Amino acid sequence: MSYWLFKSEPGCFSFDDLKNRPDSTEHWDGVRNYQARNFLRDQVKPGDLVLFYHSNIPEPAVVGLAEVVREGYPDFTAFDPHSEHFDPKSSVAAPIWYMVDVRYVEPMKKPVTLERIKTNPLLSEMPLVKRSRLSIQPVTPEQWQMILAMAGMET
DNA sequence: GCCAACGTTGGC
DNA sequence: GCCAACGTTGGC
Repeated sequence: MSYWLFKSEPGCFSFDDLKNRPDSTEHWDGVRNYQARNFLRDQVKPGDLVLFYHSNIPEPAVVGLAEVVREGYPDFTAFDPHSEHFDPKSSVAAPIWYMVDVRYVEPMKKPVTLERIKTNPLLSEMPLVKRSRLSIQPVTPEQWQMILAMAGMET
């Protein structure tokens, strides 16, 4: 079982949006970066746990927990000319982009802001801190425990 | 809204 | 295959 951090702009898709989906489950589609794609296609598995991170807002933060419920499969929004994520180079026969399905678990008792993450020496190796724009990131068990502790959620 | 980081594209 | 131009992300 692995840990991940998934980024989303809340104006586009928020943690509450996930909660309000049927079965609180949603496709994590629209990822168009090869490194993130590789994680989704090859490493993200059902049962894995996810830190849901809100980006591109005044106070970016980890706001909740989600669980992976379906492993990587072709992102069908890439096949749809009407989708804003349409990619003519991807096809059903040779898909380029992948998505997983995730389910709402619970909100953080206390959101863990980027500011707090950046000032914690034990989290300095997180891709988030190294200013990577990667939207799907691995999280180590140690980092996971620290983030949950900072959220007031002892494991 | 600005801009640095960085990934992608395309001419050569 | 190099690298400049360009586009996107995302913190501030």
